[in-house]
Amino acid sequence: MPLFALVDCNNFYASCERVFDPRLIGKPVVVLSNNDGCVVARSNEAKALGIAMGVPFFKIRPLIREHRVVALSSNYTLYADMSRRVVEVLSSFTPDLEVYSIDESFLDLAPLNLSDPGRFCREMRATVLRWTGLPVSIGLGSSKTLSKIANRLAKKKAEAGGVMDLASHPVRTESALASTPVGEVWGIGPRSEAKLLALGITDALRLRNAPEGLIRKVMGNVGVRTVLELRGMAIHTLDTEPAQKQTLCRSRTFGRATRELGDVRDAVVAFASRTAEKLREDGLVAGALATFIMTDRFDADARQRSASASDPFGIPTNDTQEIIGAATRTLSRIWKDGYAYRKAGVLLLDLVAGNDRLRDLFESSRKRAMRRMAALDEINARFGHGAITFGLSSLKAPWRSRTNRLSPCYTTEWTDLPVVQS
DNA sequence: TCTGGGGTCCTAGGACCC
DNA sequence: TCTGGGGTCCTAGGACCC
Repeated sequence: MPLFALVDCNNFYASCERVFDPRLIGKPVVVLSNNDGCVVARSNEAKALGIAMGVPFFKIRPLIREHRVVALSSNYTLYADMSRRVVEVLSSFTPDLEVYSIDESFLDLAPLNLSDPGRFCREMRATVLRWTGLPVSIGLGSSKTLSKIANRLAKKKAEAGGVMDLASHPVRTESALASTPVGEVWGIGPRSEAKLLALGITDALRLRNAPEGLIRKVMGNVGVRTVLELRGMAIHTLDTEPAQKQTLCRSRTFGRATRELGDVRDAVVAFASRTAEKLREDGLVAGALATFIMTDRFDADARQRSASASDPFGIPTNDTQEIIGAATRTLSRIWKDGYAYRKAGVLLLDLVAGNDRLRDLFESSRKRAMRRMAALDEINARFGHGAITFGLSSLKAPWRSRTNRLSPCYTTEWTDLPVVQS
């Protein structure tokens, strides 16, 4: 029987910022999404002010000023590197580890045969804090869903000291489930929550005890799996090998809307080019590409339109030129004048490992293209991202995101390295 | 003035086949 | 008055996750 530990970094993005700028410690901090649009992370002090997850930044500006909340643009380069460090520390404790998201990992501790899993977790927690500067919380349970609930309580209850063990503690588990609102259960989103509330199933304990047939009727098999997990059955297993990606997407909401095909084409070319780079980085080739454009769904006065089209590649590819070609081709098929477009994106589909792809008559010209792409990637790696690009991407283009509050890339750029003053 | 981005899995329904 | 049943594959959309 597996023993899941869910290790989750507390307020991850805000904590990363604090590691390199200790002046932020003790202060309310929020981290913002693309375009500095909404709040995607909050320090405890910011949560205490009632700032909700996902709230549009402009709506809380008065609050920000009044309480001197520090607002930062998100610095994904920094967060990704810090995430890698946390995983490295955790891997030194056990190889049975699944990286679930940028700030969460599931571990299976059962193979370690620990006499005191709680103590082991407290030690892991202290080590991550010492070696990375990041505070984490750890929940223990016999299923992933239960370890999620344990983790939530580890964060909420100060006396837990960052670790909550629900495995083989039936009484503690009952009261934990009773105090967990049903909408907080992993896998229960807003839609299912509404249906369950209508049935009087308000908390995780009631969900656990609900008849399977009823749950199947309102939520299908997905819901039944959640119920079984709450009962302690490990339906979801540990997935140590990250599954191969099936799609790869680059999209952005523009800094402001545009009616010009030229603007949107520039953006789509840039997205296509970035998807191609990412594809090569991951050692993949794509079998098809889709491009989508849409107007501003929040602008009630604007005429709305959203369109997409896809094209297969004859032979799966990761060649930037080919991918840009397909993206501009599909864009011209879906383009219609007279709309103010606010968002666009490029999706690569049917991904397969690069060396699995079919060979064809044009293999040698393909090899030249591959060498060209390898050179391109190397130059960009050496001289900075964007040193060589396809097409002209003006820095002032309207589709560029606004990120006015970006912190330095402390750990990945020599020029941003923190300096210790003596 | 201002509302994110990148994914996965599941299901229902249509097209098609014998 | 009457119009099968069962299977597969594909796609779009729903729901959810962080």
